[in-house]
Amino acid sequence: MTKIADKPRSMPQGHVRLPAHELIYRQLRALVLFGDLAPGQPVTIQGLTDLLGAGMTPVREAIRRLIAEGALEFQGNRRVCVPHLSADNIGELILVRQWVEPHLAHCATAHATAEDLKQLTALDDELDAAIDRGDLRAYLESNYRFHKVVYDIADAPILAELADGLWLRFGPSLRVVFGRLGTQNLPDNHKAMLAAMAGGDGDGAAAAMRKDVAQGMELVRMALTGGRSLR
Amino acid sequence: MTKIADKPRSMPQGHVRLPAHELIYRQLRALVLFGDLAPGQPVTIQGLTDLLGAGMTPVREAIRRLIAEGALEFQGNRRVCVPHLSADNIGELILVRQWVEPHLAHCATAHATAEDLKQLTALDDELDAAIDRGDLRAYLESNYRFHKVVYDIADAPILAELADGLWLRFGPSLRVVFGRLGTQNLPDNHKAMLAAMAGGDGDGAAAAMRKDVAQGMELVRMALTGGRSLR
DNA sequence: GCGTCTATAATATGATCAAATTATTTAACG
DNA sequence: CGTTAAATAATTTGATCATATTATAGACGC
Repeated sequence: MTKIADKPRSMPQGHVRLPAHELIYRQLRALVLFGDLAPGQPVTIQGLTDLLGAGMTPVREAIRRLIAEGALEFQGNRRVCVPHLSADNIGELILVRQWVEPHLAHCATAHATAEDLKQLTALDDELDAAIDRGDLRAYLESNYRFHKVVYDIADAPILAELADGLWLRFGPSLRVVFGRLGTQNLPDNHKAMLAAMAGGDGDGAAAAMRKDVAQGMELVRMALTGGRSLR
Repeated sequence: MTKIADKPRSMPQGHVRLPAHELIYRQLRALVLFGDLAPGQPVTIQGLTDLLGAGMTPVREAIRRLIAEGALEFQGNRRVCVPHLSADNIGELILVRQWVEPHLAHCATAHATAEDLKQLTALDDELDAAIDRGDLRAYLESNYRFHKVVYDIADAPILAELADGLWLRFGPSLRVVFGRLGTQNLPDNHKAMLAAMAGGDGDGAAAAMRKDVAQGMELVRMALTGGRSLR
């Protein structure tokens, strides 16, 4: 296992000093979100202290946080791992996302400024570029960031946190499933959504969002039920 | 500040030894959920180590977990407190609860055994008794446990965790708001719900649940918008 | 196979360091 | 001379680490 970072003895004066547990949390979160840790993979404290060059305390806190968010699973004994998704789990996630994401898209449409739309368009361009390059990792990141910005615009912090948290649950599977499909067949209803938002059509944006979510999640569901078991 | 527990030097042999951070988490969670910590009240690590007779590490982990669940708020600097609810927050909570709780009630109706209904009836009796006694704390606990059991029966772990997590956000305000009303005017649509569940009427149970949630949350909303500020 | 032993990893403590708030002093101004 | 404001000191509290303890998994012998 390779080291990602050395322990910084003296901080090289980044503008704001973020506490170590926060940094570790963000790194570990990204590892889960973009599928660098596969479902079922065990997560150990000491493994992460070596990998990220951090002390035990910050690593412990980051792991606890991610367990609370459902990104990691505490296995009764004292082992922690990235959870597998069951078919039932996927069904629940589809249900929640199909309710909450259109709602947020609707709110976002009401609040979006020209500046916001520009930012979303730029992110969607990045996403297209990633698809053309066949760069799965970049696709996953751009796609996530697009949705994240929509949440922020919607100005509904509790719903946004809820929607954001769900990504941690299906992120690991997304990587596995989409990896088998190639980047050409991935869902992208963002342009229809942007058009609706630009026209102030909240219902249209919500419908586009629902379609986007439904397509993506359905691919995961099919892979987990139809295909051979991932376990 | 009075001590709740002494540090147990040797465990008095409870059957299963739960780790300290888990015990601390549950105690602190209950303190938030039932309003023993008021909105705005600061939560310090060292205060809790004294109050609960625990070391710093377990307390830190418990606090992190509760922050991740939205029960506590990290205030930029490094202070932690019980969050205040804004009118917008309440609006979001009403929206989510009115969607998810009826859904869970519907699922629960499909899965409920005679045993389950017996347990729910017993909990509802406790709730009635608490109302008669004018015992607010017991009402809050019985009410929560009733809903919690419905979640468990529904057999939808992700939705259940979601619904359960929301309680932490409005729990502190519930205590404040209901404390002003007296126990006679509190919502209780559990009997209609139980009747529907017993008859296998999922839609009826969902409707009763929606009504129960709407009544309770509306009281909180009115108190927070209409009444003088709680701050 | 079953029980015991050992190695490994998690849990928990207290000490140490750093940051932030509060209290106190000092200085400036009306 | 009193009041206010700035600067500084003191205290509280959070962050991190090194280390000791404890529990679990896997290996070994029976």
